[in-house]
Amino acid sequence: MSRQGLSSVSSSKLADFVSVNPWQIRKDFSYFGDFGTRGVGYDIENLAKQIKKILKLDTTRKTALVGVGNLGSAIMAYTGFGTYGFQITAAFDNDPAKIGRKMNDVAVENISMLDTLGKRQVDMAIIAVPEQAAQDVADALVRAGVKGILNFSPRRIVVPKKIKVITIDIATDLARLPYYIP
Amino acid sequence: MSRQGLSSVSSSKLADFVSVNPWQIRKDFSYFGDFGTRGVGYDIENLAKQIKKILKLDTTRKTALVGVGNLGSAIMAYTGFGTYGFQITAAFDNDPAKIGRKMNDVAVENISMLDTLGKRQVDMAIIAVPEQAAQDVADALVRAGVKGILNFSPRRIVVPKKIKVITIDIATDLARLPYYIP
DNA sequence: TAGTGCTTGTGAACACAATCACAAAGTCAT
DNA sequence: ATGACTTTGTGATTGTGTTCACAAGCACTA
Repeated sequence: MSRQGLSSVSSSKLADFVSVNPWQIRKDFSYFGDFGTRGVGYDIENLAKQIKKILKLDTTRKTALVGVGNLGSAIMAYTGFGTYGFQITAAFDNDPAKIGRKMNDVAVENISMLDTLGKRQVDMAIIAVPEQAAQDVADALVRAGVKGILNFSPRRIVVPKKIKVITIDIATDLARLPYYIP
Repeated sequence: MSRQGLSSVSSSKLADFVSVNPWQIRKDFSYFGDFGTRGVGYDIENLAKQIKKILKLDTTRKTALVGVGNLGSAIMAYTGFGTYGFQITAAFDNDPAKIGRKMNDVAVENISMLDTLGKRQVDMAIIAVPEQAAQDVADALVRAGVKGILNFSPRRIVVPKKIKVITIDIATDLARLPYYIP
């Protein structure tokens, strides 16, 4: 909306957009403060800023990618991270053929260099390695001081409670579809 | 658990496994029937069967993959679909260089062949094409009679209400992490 | 067969979230 | 300045899901 040059938006417009009721939008916002102006609506620029602040998306964060296979390459090529202030500043693989290659201005490093992430202020990582390697990579990431992991392998990875892991398993997501199909 | 040779499991074991309370497990199951045996637990084989039935995962379903780039190739190579009875029986791309190539015993077809999916009893599809093409592909899939779509592009795709779409946007998922990081 | 130890299934109680209805506060035209 | 019109913010209400506590039921032993 901001890009479209709009400056303010009502709760009912937002509600339509995400398919909920207007009062749900207002109630939810009100738990965090008074973002809107009566009679006018919500200032789009400010609303986005406030929400980013609440979700802690108001600072840029350096992210590492582990595994530069098909999936990793797709992630590397993905352009949507900037919106949330993410920068992929490091990429790792264990395949000598890939190490040294540059993707999107990031040189692929040997996976043994994972330890250096802590010093490089990288606190998030994306795991895109084969299932068997996922746990080892996760362990290394934790040792390196990474605080959040996005795990694309279908393996349940075990980490200390302090570390947040979000797992995306394509099959599990796909498995949600049949329920809605007659 | 079944593969490990176990035959029955208690609600508290299941609860630990998914990090909830035992009574939550029992209550939830009880809404769908009496699956367990008092003093014993739940028969693993039967429980799995019942849950698959509830979630309509008890029949094999043919699925099409559209877009055989990096992401599509990663999906094609993924082995976890069998668990839920999914079979990727068709793959499409618009790149002549890829058409005809075989991946996992599936020949990549020209994207213009999407219309034929209806006759081939394919009722689910995975969209792994660049953002700009996502809506067009979705439209074609709907015309072909596909009932459920797993959308990997960050574009909100618009389809008739009857069609179920699940969108996986890597950036959105990654954006959930910072909230948990101090 | 009676007793002991588990584990399920569920009504009742409780906590939480969604919905409603409306006062408060702004805009705009006259 | 006033009145008509919008739109937010929120107490009150309603609805829904979670938690509890315990009776019911099964396995196993003696």
